[in-house]
Amino acid sequence: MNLDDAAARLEALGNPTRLRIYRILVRAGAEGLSVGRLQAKIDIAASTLSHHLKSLVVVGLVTQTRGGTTLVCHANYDIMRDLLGYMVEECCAEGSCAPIELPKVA
Amino acid sequence: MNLDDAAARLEALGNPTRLRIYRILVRAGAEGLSVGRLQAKIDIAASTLSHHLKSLVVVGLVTQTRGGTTLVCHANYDIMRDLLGYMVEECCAEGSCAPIELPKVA
DNA sequence: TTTCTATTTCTATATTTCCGGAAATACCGT
DNA sequence: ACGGTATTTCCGGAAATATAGAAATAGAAA
Repeated sequence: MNLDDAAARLEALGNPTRLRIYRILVRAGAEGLSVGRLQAKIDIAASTLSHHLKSLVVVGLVTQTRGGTTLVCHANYDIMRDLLGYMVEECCAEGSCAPIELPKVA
Repeated sequence: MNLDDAAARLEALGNPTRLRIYRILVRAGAEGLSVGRLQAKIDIAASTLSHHLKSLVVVGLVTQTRGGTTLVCHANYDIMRDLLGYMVEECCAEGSCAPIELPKVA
């Protein structure tokens, strides 16, 4: 991941509403969550939610799959892992920033 | 760290210029880098750099210490570690997002 | 105090973001 | 095709951000 992509992804997560959305999607697990259910959880206008979701989709942090009439959103773990990897490698002094008790990738 | 603080810090890093600044400061190590030397490295107007630095200082990612007439900037590893910790704990599914080969805190 | 350098604040402008109502579109069941 | 639900696009206003020149401030040194 290059610096500009990393910055774009950090910017996408750097809004409380969007960070909340992403966090909810992570907790929703592999089956994801429809836009409608998401909206019910966070109580913002549908159009606003759509805008935020688009921001997350554009940078690859969220993917959407259509299931009939509903769009299901999923957190993209690969992108998040790469983003965290970038930050650790490029923006940390040797070991000084490693999160404590970090689970290893199996 | 709560969600709003995390979002504010991600937003601060979510700008290519600021991410570059932070990256340079990390690489500068413990002795840090003066605003002047920083400016020489990235070639933007002094006032613009000052604004970006302020954004990073406000959220705690950068600290400044005065050494005579020059202000020396330091990356704050503690805040970065906490931020990465937040992301791993709150925004990752168990293990799915752990960066590969992450160094442990001694 | 005067002067020099370093950095910030002031001021201004252009651009972008955030928000949500209204309208449009997409898809499904009948 | 029609009706209903889900979601997005369009639009615009308010607020925030990015950028930088000019002026102001802080500190050191003479």
